[in-house]
Amino acid sequence: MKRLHLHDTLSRDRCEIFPEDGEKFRFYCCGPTVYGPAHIGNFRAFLVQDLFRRVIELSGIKTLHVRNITDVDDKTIREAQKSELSLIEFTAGWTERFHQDAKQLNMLDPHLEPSAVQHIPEQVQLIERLIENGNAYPSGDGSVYFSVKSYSNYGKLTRIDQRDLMAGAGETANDADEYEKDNVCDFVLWKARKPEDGDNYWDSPWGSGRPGWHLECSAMGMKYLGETFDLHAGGVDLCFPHHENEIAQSEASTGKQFARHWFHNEHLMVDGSKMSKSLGNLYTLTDIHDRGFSAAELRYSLLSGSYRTKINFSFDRMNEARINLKRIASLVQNLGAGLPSYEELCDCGSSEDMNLGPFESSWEALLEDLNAPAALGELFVAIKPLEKELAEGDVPEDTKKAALHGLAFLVHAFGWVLPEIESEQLALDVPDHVKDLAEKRWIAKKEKDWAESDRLRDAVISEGWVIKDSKDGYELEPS
RNA sequence: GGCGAGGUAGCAAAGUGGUAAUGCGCUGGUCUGCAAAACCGGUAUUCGCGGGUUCGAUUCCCGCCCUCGCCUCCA
Repeated sequence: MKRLHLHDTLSRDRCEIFPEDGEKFRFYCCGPTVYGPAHIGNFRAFLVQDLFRRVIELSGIKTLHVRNITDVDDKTIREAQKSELSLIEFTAGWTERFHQDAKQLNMLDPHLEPSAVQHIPEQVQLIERLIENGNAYPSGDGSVYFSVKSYSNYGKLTRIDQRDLMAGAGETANDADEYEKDNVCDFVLWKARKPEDGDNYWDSPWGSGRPGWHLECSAMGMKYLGETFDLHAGGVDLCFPHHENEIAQSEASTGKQFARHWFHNEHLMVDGSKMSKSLGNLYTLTDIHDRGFSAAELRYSLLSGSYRTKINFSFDRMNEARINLKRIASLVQNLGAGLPSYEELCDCGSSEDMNLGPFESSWEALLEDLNAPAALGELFVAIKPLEKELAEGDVPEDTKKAALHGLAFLVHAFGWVLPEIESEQLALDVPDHVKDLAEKRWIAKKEKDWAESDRLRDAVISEGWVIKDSKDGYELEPS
């Protein structure tokens, strides 16, 4: 059984992916900050992680997937207070929305979804440990900082030298609320309570306050996955400082390696630049629906580029996704029987004789650093002769079944939700006046009244329907 | 300034030291009264620019130009 190889941000090398404990592949993904609807760039990250998990599981490896909910930070507190809801109520609402979106996008649920506010004690303990080890210090105002100079490996993920860091930080490091730091690149572990935090504070040995942002992932990752686990994922922007700081906190406290591998996805661009509220190029799933596209089409589109390359979101790209999904769906339909389920495939993925037939090379492309464009290329190469045979008729059932089995691995790896290719059922939804026009047109055609026939066909088209003729009848489809 | 990604057909996008996958689009054909659908075929003598190494480079090396990201919250 071939295994997935993945580019590891830490080693900058392609690594074989397998569970260190031989049983479950344990990985942590930085989850959403729940202060509003996630945008499609956020979803690119979660979809790439979903693809990653599916490929591992389809190759027969069990996983333990943890993805956190960030429900306490500057933004959640600020927005909760604006909304006049408690922080808990406010973040619960957006967490729910996130779950709905994730479901529409056919994302597998993580096995555990811990939230920061539910893990204050764990975070406090971690700080205590860091202070004991001499890696953290309380400041005069009741905050606690991590001392970067106390940890000699600082910067190993992004290869940032402390000197460069300080030089680069020179212009921006004098924020009024950061004056308590010993060193400009030290970062906060515990933030002392401020008036603007309202009721959102917790007790600690250093006084009231709340945990710093980087801390939650360290505390929860180690709690649920162990002090060392297999992989940690997130968007490229998180490499620095978030992941760098996580590594520092975690490894300084345990003396052990934190995550064995780091997996980062590139950003989604819109109109050639990063999505942001200020540029007004930010789309949510609702916006996508409003433009007439489905979550399934978005999923196809966002996963059609390689995860380490920036991709530019466009509605042309969405159209392409729609067309390709239809093509795959109609192939599946023409192959007769339904697709085997994801669970069935995960079971057979562990067996040595996992055979994908013509789809083998497509699958292998995925195993090489999740090379989605190559996998799609190979997929269409495999599909074409099948389409031809099916168009010509007479394909043996065995061939169909084998093709369906192989294709299913790709469909489930990408998590595609295929559109229904309906004929009879759909006909029921055709408005009566359209049916009427189509029927009259069919009669005119039979009588070889081409002018009238064409006129009626145009009328049907202008109603938003397409007529597909066959030898002894016709079908209507929405255009 | 530091670190990093990338420049391949109209668009999107793989890839390799030996002469360019694939998808969309466009285009020709089969079918059709004509279309649509479906299927068949065509669509980069060339891979940002200039040098170098080599029998041979898009792929390796050097220089240059351009785009984008991170270095502050960020998927």
